Amino acid sequence: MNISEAARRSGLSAKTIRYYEDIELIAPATRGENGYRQYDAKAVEELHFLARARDVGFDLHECRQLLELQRDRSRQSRHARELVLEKSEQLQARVEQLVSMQQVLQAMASRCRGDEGPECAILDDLAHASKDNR
Amino acid sequence: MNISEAARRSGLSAKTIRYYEDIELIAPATRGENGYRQYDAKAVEELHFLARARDVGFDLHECRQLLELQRDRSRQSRHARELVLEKSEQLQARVEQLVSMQQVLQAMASRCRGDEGPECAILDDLAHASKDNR
DNA sequence: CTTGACCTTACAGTTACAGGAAGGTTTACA
DNA sequence: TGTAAACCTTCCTGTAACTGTAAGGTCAAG
Repeated sequence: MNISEAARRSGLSAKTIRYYEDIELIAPATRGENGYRQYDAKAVEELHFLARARDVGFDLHECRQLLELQRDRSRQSRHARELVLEKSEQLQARVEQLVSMQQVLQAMASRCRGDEGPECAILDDLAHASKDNR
Repeated sequence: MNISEAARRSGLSAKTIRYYEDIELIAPATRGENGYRQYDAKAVEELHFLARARDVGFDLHECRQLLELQRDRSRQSRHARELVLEKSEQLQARVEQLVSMQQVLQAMASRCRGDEGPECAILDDLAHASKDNR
């Protein structure tokens, strides 16, 4: 199948597939007589694997590691588990950071009248607030 | 004061301050005889304003709008409020997305033995899972 | 035989900076 | 007085993970 069909089935864009080939995340696709890339079910599976891994938050470096594990017959599942748990912790940390930012925003908004006048607690906060005004 | 002192007081790096000047987010600093940038308390206030706005999640485009409001004597506080509430919603959406990703990771990890063997529910999940396995 | 939908490569642009090179200035100290 | 550290300057490159666009080749339908 051609690249757009592989894209459709894997959940990646054709652009992204070419990019992954470029950076040698995946092996170069075989080519038809016309020079078009050709994909079989196995190739699509790998692309789908990557799409899923990206979806749950792994960056391309980590995807590379996951793919290596996926290909390695003598792998140890604890390696994959470690990657997953580490990523989970990273997401957790990021969530906490975002929530804290959001709370600051909510606090700002609650103090601001939000009317037609120029007086604005938000802008005052941003201008003068010390590091911790929760 | 020189740039590194302005950096220290504002919470931005010297690199970042020069960058903000480059992209015309802030006015070019006045220069001393030696060509060094000079900052006064007012300039530092603006830098600090930017540092705070970035801290709570605004991108540079939004910072530009906030700065315009900050400078505008005939501003309407509802404009700032709208920016803040919109950003808050964006953060909220992002948090929900990250939490959902994290839940998938946790589910994967819970199914994986994580031992020395090659059998791995995580890699199987990534390889074969359909779009919704929560 | 042409039109539209594919495909190709290659290069620029995105965000918000950080790092580093090459060189000028200032300050402290021996 | 010399010099070394610690500033400062501009300019260029690199980052992550693509997306957009240009210029052009290919294929299938009508």
